[in-house]
Amino acid sequence: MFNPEIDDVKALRTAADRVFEALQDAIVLGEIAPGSRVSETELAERFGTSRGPLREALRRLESRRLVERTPHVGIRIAALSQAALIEIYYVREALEGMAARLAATLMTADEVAGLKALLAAHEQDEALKADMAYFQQEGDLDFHYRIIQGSHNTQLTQLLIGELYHRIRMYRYQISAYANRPQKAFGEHQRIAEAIEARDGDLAEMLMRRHISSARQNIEKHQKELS
Amino acid sequence: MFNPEIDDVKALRTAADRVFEALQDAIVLGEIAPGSRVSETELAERFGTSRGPLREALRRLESRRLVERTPHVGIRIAALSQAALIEIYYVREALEGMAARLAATLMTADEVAGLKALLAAHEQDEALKADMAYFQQEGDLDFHYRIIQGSHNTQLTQLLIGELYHRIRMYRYQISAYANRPQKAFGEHQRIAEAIEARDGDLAEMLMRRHISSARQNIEKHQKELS
DNA sequence: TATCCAAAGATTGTCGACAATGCGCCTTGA
DNA sequence: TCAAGGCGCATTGTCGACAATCTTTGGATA
Repeated sequence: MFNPEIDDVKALRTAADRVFEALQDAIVLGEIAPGSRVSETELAERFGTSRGPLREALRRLESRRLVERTPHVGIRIAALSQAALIEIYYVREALEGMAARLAATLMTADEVAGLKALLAAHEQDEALKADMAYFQQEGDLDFHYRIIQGSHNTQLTQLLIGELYHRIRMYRYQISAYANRPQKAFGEHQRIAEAIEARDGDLAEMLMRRHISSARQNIEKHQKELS
Repeated sequence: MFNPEIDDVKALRTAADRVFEALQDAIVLGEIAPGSRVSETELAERFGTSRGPLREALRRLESRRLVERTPHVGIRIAALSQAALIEIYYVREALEGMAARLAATLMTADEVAGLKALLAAHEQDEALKADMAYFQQEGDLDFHYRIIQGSHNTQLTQLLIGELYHRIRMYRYQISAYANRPQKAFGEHQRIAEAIEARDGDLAEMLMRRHISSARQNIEKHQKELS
């Protein structure tokens, strides 16, 4: 699987960048309890650096809404609000719908071929029902990444991959717990790919929006059941 | 250090926050030439602080794409790429379209009344054709702000107002120079407001997307003419 | 004359120390 | 006993100095 931001080795040059990546991962992967308050010295010691680089990392995480900071008081890891997750899905619906529309027009033939190959691989592996949830989640991400990058819109790509997806990943336990509908999602992926191959931007956008919208509704349904 | 002259402004608590706002304004308002390289010590002296707070501000501006940083080399103010402006308009079209859709459902009666009152004020002032461009630009922003906030979606609002609009503002000279079509835009605003008042989310989204799309096409047309 | 190497200069990266602020506890008085 | 105010502690905010890295300039050589 490919992640342009984390896989970027050159980003590990300075201590501030390293601690930024490491702390972001720690938050996103749940190694630090959401909503918990943490001190700068504690974090600095944990990541083997001083408070200077750490504070720079915190500022960046703050503008990504992964930590909340109140002056002279301290920082706390962003809380996982159910409402925020739903809100993010509306944003995703809008942005990825646009990405699909643009991808239908702008994707190169190679990129379209790669997209189809990815789906073919998924279809084959679908026989392995074991570990389906994990596979589905990774495959799902990969599929969406490709379409986003197929939009050839740098602003759009950076907003989605560089920002929103990090926030979403914090909820991965919640989502994977109750949002599994692999066969349905796979079928939707295929139809989206077909629309892109046919260079039908209107259809591609509509299908992508429905795809994300029904995922959101599925999450909302389960949120209601649990509350 | 104690500086009573600066301390009288209590709105922003820490020096890092102050320099963040000040530097962002300086960039957005064009006081610093886009694409130019600047040194940290130079900026620190300019804003009357040390390099510590300045660097934190730079990190935040970096994640907003207002400055570009290369490790061990320095920072440069984001360049004004024509392609980037067009890309941002596609993102706006998607996000503000969604905002209009949500606003049609979620805006309170008070908010709808405020929106109509704003347009009524615009219509009256429209008689003052003098200074039309500036008025239009400010009024346009106000209108869009209200709808975005009417979406009652925090993630969406912060993405648009807290991030994208700052990038757009860098281009204000370009935009105001050739994107003036006040009467047409005003009519589109009115139709969008009517759709929201009628609680027609589909229509509101479609009209908003057309509104932003035609603004983008207008810009593209002028960009082509100038090149 | 062009090219490559090296040293100097300048800029960024990092650190530890000190100052300022907020929070909690304890004392004190009614 | 409870509330209000003050004191001390912990944490964050800021700064200046030092180390690491890059760029540039000068000279030597092919």
